Amino acid sequence: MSAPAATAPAIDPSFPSVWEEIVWRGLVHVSTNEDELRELLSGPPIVYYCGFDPTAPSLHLGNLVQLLLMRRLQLAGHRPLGLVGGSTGLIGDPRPTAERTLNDAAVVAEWVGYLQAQVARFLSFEGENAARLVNNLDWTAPLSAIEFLRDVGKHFRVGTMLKKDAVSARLNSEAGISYTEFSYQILQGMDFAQLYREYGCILQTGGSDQWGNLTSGIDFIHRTEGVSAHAIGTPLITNSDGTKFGKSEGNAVWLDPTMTSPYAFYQFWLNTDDADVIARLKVFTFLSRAEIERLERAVADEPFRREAQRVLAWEVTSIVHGADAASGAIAASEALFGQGDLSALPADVLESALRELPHTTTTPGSGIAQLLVDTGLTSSLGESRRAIAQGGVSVNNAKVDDESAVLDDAALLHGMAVLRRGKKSFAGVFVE
RNA sequence: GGCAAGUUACCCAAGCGGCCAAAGGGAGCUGACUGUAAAUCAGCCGUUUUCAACUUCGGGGGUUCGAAUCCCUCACUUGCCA
Repeated sequence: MSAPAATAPAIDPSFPSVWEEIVWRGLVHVSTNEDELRELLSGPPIVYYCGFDPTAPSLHLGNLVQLLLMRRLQLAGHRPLGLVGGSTGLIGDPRPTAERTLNDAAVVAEWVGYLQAQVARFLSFEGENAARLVNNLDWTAPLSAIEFLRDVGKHFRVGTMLKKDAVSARLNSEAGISYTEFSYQILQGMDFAQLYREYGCILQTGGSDQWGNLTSGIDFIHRTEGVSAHAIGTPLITNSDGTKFGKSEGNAVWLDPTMTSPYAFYQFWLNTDDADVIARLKVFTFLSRAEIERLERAVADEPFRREAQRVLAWEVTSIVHGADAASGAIAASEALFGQGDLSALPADVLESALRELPHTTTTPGSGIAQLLVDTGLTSSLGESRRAIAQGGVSVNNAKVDDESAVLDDAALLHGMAVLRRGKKSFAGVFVE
């Protein structure tokens, strides 16, 4: 099977406006007045923004929802401001469960650079509605504590602030909340107001868990500028079986290819549950309504073909990592999961497939148990032994049944070995 | 600042001097069944040189033949009072 043609990002012309499209895609969970938003989005270009805090060296799948929403609005003619929170990242958005650990300022600054590069990949910086990257550290760093309290703090009522979901959840939990995190919503409110003053920004998008922070900016703008700004909160993406979306083998799925390989990324999407795949296509691809409805019928009629999953995996992987990387991921997947035996694969095909996987280089006669640890398939020798004892490990598709087995030359294919744990976890071993 | 309660493995949570590497649930892993799906059933789930040893129950110190369990101290969290 060859890679399908990549779909160029576009809005679906069958909708009256981009508002109807994003509603159909299930991207609007909460928002300010719907009629006003519809009118705003179908009118002349407006300026909108979405913020990303540097709490890690890379964005993840939750952020991808926002990035694609930004892109959809830009394709509809509006002008995006991509904000990376150089200052808010130093404070930390309150999570409902527990206080965050503060990150070192130098580390946050480094992450800001990584995130800006990632955000930039999803937006166009050309034309009438060219995107712009902004950093809230630019306007918060020069602010003195006195200015902050007099000019900003005076507009925020503690009663209102206490009612925000994240804050009240924390107040009602045994974790409590620090003054630092309590103040977060003020910073985000300031951002929106600042972007309104500087760029005329009147719409902010974000996850629905950010709703309190979004409205905080709307209130602030209303009090200081007398203008009604808008916000759209996207739904939290959940799996129908109740597990957390965006986790693969317990780890977050990152957009950075060095943190989550394109192969692992592709596999993540390919493994989407039937019950979720259509909703994912709507949110994470630019496919038209007609095409998605066709795939919906395909899932109903021929679920075993998993066409919707294949299309989804291809589309999202190409959007995030490019068509070449996506093709590579497909090739590797087909080599590893294909029907034919591995020994039939040409050396170069096998090698490029293994390069997509976690891999290690070793010398002849290494213990299988140790190789499992080296490639990350297991986290300890004990776990390796257990996996082997349970019949879950194979080398080049030959089951390993001895816990102390070593990698012998006879088992190698062109000096390489495909280490497999369970049904879906693979790693490459190169023997020199 | 005072008083009280609490801090247990990825998460929640039992344990309250030896029977504790630590109940139970969730998550995770493997096997069977499958469609690289879901559901279900079974097993695993601190480390290691695995009939045994070693390191863990917020940090440090102490009592004891023996501590997650008792005492002291420090840190943090929560509640009430100021």
